[in-house]
Amino acid sequence: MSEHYSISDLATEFGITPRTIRFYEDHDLLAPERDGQRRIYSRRDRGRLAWVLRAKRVGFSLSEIADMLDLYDLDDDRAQQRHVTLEMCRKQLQDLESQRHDLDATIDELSSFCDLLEKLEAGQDPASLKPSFPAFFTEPRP
Amino acid sequence: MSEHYSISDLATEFGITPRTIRFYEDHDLLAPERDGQRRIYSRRDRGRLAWVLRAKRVGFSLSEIADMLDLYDLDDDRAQQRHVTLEMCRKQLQDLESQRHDLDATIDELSSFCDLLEKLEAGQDPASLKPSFPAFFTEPRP
DNA sequence: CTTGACGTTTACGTTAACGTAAACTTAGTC
DNA sequence: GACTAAGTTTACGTTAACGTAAACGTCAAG
Repeated sequence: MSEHYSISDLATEFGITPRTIRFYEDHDLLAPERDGQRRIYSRRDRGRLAWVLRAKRVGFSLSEIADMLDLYDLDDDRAQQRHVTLEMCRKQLQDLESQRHDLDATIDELSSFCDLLEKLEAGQDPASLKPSFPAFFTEPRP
Repeated sequence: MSEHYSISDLATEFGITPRTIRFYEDHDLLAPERDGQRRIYSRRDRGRLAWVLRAKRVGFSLSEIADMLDLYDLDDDRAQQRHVTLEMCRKQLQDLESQRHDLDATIDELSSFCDLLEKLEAGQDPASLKPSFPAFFTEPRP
């Protein structure tokens, strides 16, 4: 009943390359069994990989993921593991929301710059525009 | 009337390091005059630098910025330059909005994962939860 | 037998935007 | 003349997450 997977089984299933999976193993995110040289992945390994990929999707770095996985291996009733993971998720959530703020501000700035360019395109007088903005455009070349 | 600036003048004014300014020069974003070895920046150089930094703020890479600046140097009446720049800005704006979509999706996924962890924290039965989600948490260790 | 598919390890390459250190010159001041 | 501050060039280091290539092992099919 305990299914096994080859490295390319998992690679194709998750849409990644074998190189990536070995890279994760090098960084202690996975530790599959061996049949001689060949890596044999259990269902638990598969679950770990799925966890790693989802954590990556939500913006965690591999070292942060490693921390959470280490914690999982240490904590026998997994209460502390869940707790720490939850804290990390909350902090990450704050980071992401801060990123969204920055991104929105960037979009706003770029939008108004587009507006300005469109006005110039429409043949406005550059002198009538805010002086700070198109300084480079109005500055003469030597 | 044509003011001049030293490299540290501009560095302090814009809150960057001299190294950064030299780096930009290495990549043909700036081309200041020289007094022997020393770099002398004109007001046009200062305008270019301001332009570079603003373009960076709105998410352009240095090579994209270089393209726009090259265009500026080529286009004598600057009509084409503005036009191409406007196109690049619109495309960049699309990229940023697509990034925001991804970011929002990530935030959603992470939020619901937080919810799940909170339920576990509150002492729910793991078996009652969606099986796909906490697969790794419920999977036993060998 | 040999070809091909799959696996392995080792190790250097990639990208962006600089940081950092070494070793030197130039200008101004005490 | 010595010291200090600021400047210069050259060149290697940094970070993340792999890609890519070399050189080799293994096993089943034709």
